[in-house]
Amino acid sequence: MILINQRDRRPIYEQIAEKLSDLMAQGVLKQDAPLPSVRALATELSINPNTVQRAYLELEREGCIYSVKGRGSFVAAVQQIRDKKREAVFLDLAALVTRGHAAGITEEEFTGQVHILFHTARQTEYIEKGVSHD
Amino acid sequence: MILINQRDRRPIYEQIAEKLSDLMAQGVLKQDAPLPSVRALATELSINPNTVQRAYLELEREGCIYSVKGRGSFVAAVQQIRDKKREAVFLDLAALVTRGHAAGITEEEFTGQVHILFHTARQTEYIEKGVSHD
Amino acid sequence: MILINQRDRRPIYEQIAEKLSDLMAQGVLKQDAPLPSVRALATELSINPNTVQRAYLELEREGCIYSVKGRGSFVAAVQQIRDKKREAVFLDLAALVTRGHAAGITEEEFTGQVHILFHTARQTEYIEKGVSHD
Amino acid sequence: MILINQRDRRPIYEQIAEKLSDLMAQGVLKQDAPLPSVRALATELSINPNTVQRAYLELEREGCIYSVKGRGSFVAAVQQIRDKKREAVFLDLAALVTRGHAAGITEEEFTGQVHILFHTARQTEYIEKGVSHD
DNA sequence: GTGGTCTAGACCACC
DNA sequence: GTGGTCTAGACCACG
Repeated sequence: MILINQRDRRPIYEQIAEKLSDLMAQGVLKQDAPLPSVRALATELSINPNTVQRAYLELEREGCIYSVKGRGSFVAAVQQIRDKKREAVFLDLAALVTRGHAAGITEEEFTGQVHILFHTARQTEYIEKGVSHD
Repeated sequence: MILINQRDRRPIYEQIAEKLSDLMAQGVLKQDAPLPSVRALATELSINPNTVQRAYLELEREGCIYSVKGRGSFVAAVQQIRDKKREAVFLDLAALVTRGHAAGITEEEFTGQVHILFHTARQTEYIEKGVSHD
Repeated sequence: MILINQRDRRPIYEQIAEKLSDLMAQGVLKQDAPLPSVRALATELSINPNTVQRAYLELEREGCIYSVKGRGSFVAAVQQIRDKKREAVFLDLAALVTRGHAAGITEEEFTGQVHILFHTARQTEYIEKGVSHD
Repeated sequence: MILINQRDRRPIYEQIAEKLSDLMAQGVLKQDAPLPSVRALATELSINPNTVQRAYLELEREGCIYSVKGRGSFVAAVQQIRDKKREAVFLDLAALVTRGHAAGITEEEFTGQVHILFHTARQTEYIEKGVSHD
């Protein structure tokens, strides 16, 4: 379900947190569904439980999950997570447009590339859904 | 000319390197123009010369500048810098579209936002140019 | 494992980086094998950790190793390192032949010397392997 | 006659010294021929006279030229210069073969490349001689 | 424990 | 004056 990329410059806990919140935003993890226990996920990924713990802490801080002592962690309101992600994307987009504009990229070039990329994203999604039918 | 944001997660030397390469890509720093000396920029920004040195090292490695012992550092081929920046922007855009698509953002929403942001960028540029006429 | 030559004109960090990448190209350090920690190597060589750090930075930039915060540094794709080194050798060879030709060295003299040197290199390698059998 | 490459990492005085000794080894500057005066060469190359002075000092130290107070500098025994250059080339070749051997280059590959490069060098020389007939 | 960043201050080669 | 290297020692984030 989750793949850790040791070569990725981002810390492992961040990779886990992002991947999990992605799954929530995409609806794979439904609202109020239980997340795997810290120890279970740590074992599965062969990493230190502290690292998983920190990922969960991060997610809780962001309001993506809520933890109940002795019972575990659960997915918070999915729509809220989605909104957060959307907001983050638009924030990063603003920075990217600024950089692109400074580098002389025109709006037409930019939107053209966006069109291609969205097309690719839809294709990929289609293929993955097809595979998931197995 | 350069502002360091201590709250920025990125290291100072990276902020400096990016800001300088931006100025080159925008043509503010012309080809073969001398950059401020390591010590001068360090004094101006109230930081350690080693940090500026590292920023220059980074830029030299990327081929944005060339440094000559005893003479100073100079802007390399501007067009090449521009191309590098464009490429980097499109690379980051690909990741961003993937994230946006996963978060349920449609192509229309995305390009709509791009349009607004480009408009803002052009406005900002216009104002800055106006100011520089003083 | 690594010997620093203080009389060498090249900086220490460069000597370390080259020696390490040599070990990788020769297969002594296998892919994904951990390198000695920055502090450990610094202590072993009786130099400042910053200098080792810079050597590792150099290697990472060249794509020879990848470093993970809190875990250590590891050998990247060995074949790629080998290819880089081959390419660099052939590049330097081109400059050397130009110089030799200008100095009146004939192709026969040149290849004759190359033959002797390769013979020596093979001998040295043989001896080293013999020693490592102890 | 001499072109300074500001982007070259080597100091300017070294570039000048090498270029001049090249011209001597190739016989363009004959034995006991006068070199341009320090001031003249400095003016011609638009550089600091100190730099030219240092280049001449270097050449004198290597025994490539001899200076007579009040009269100028003159080319020393050409054959000796040639020998020095040959020696230097063979020394560098030894290091290069070691590096190449470590990178897995075979003697056949190496000499094959040498053959190609010598062929190219002869071609280039031929063309230049043709041009110099003007 | 690890690597990454930064400061402070020194020395060198070059121009 | 310039850039380049090195040391010493500190702090941070990560596992």
